[in-house]
Amino acid sequence: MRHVAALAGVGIKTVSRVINDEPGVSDATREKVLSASRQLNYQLDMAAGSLRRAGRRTLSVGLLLPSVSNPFSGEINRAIEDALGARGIAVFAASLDDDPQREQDIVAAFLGRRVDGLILTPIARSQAYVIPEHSRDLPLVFIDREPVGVEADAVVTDNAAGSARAAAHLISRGHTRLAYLGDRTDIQTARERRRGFIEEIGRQGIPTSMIPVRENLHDEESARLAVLELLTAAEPPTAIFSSQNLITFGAMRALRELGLSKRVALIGFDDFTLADMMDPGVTVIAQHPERIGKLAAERLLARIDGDQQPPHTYVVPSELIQRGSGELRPPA
Amino acid sequence: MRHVAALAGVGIKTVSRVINDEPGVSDATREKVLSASRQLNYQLDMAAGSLRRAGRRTLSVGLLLPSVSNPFSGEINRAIEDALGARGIAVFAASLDDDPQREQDIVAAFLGRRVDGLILTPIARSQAYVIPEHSRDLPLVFIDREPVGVEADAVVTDNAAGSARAAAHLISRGHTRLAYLGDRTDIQTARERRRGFIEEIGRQGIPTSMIPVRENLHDEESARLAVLELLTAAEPPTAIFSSQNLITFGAMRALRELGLSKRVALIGFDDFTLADMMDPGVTVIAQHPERIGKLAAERLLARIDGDQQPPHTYVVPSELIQRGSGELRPPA
DNA sequence: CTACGATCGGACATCGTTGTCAAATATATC
DNA sequence: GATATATTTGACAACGATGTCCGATCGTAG
Repeated sequence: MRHVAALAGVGIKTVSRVINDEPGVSDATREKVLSASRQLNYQLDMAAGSLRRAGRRTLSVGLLLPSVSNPFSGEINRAIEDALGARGIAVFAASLDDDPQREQDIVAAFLGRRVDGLILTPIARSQAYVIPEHSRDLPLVFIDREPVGVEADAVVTDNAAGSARAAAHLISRGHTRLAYLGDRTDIQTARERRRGFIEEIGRQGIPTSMIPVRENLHDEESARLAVLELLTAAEPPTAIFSSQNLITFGAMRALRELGLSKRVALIGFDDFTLADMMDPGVTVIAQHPERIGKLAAERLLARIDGDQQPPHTYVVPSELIQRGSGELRPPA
Repeated sequence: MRHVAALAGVGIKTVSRVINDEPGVSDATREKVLSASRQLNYQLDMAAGSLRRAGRRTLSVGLLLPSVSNPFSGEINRAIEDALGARGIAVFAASLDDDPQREQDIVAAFLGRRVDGLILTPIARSQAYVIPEHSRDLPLVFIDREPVGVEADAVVTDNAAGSARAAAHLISRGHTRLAYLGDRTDIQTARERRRGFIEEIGRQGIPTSMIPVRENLHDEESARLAVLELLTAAEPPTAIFSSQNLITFGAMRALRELGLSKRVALIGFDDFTLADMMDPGVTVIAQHPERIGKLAAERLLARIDGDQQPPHTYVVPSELIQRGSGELRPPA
């Protein structure tokens, strides 16, 4: 900047004024400065600026996702980028990979870079470690799951209600022998999905003690094995609800191996590409990652802009998409 | 930092020494400082540090992808994050969305944040705009496509060779009436894929002038319509090569509509989830995004560490994965 | 007890920018 | 032409850290 000032023959503060579009600069001077700046290929150093600027805004935020390679996370990432990019805010994205320690490490790395806010998918048992920062007014929004140990905004899917809708849908097609396939029980959303599913079955007057619940499935293979076992036992279920994508895939494989794809009903939580190209198409409870991301970004911006409302959890409704597998009826 | 120094009763430089693990501090002093730092919940400000530090490293890099929500980009993103995260480097990820103007804008935003390097998927007609920075020693690695107008490292898939392999594979199964479905011709990789495919057909002694080439397909629907048209015309092709994921999906839909999924061979460029669950499974030329990302990150780190070799383009080989659709033979 | 090297600690300038404030210049008013 | 006022402009300190360099302290040998 001093070089630009020297070349233009003005003071550095004047350069600063031109670059930042502050008023009080004559057109002639402005032109001189801009020309010098172009000539030197000058680039403002935002970091140095935010050091001095009121509020110390760095125009960057940290985003912590299960994994940037996960399509669901990718959609969220994209929606957040779009909403924040419009304000000139850049996003540090990081993956936590089911590792609670990484969660804290990455948050520390973000804080060291003086981000203006954080959007986090919590996984550690407690997020109390951010209390000091949050009470120093660091904007904070959680997505997918609510935080534990700290009060902050959160944007989540209606996990229990969505799963209840799946149960009701299957029951309305005449099923009474339902099975539940769940993710690791230390994940809050997994517990919510089970609760919603089971409670709805109870509400509909079906004894829930008979419902097979297979949990702690975290990949395709374990889900496939669980379904093979369920379906080859006595009194096999006529309908299956799988609470997560990989589990749905495992279930689909097992059904295909047994030649039961068109006889055993299946509803998966989470939509996926080509679900409609399967045979039959796979009925799902679809989440809306783009809405979750957009809402989270909007809440974060509001907080950055000084919104002082008490923290609130925003629920984004899921949606039942019928494609065939969830509409199969039980054998007569 | 001054607060920590005050609380610990030492000078601020001593605090800096402790935080940065520099030698020349007694254990007693170190302990005092650490304790004060914990008490105040102190966090080093990296931006301020890099202002003064030799080399001005900010420990952050910019990553520009077609879209963070695209699974292929997601894999690359993840591999890069892993490789750079190990060195404490954070990643700004942004999507360019087929918009050449965005490419420049986002690069400018990255530069303003004084990133230590850039990994870019080029899309604009020329990347000459980064020449000033690059010649000032800004490390730069391109992925997926080679840059135009600037000499820098690049990491790409063997697009032509992979497509040639697809052609050879189909011909070895007895096909002579092949069709090519391509993306927008202003995309370098799309042109490469066409070239590889067509040239291999010529090498195998089949007249290439008869090969229907349908290009500038950029979404599922346009690809579906193109395939419907191809297959209902006189002398329809017996094998189709689609040069990109969405186009492959469109082709699959068209084949299914016409009931030809098991009669017309199909090979797609790019692997995708559940390809093996289709009926028949979809044979693909798979790219290796995780290898591309890892290699790009390694090259960037080498450049950051001062590697001065002349720029080089690294080619990551693709792989033919047989799943059935590409092994169908032409009707006798 | 002094001299000396090794160790430890702090004062100060500096990085690139912006906020403050006052000086310089231009313009308007009488 | 003199004064008042508005507009431009720049000098300087400060943001939070680190590099440089010098001074203080300590232990030990002579």
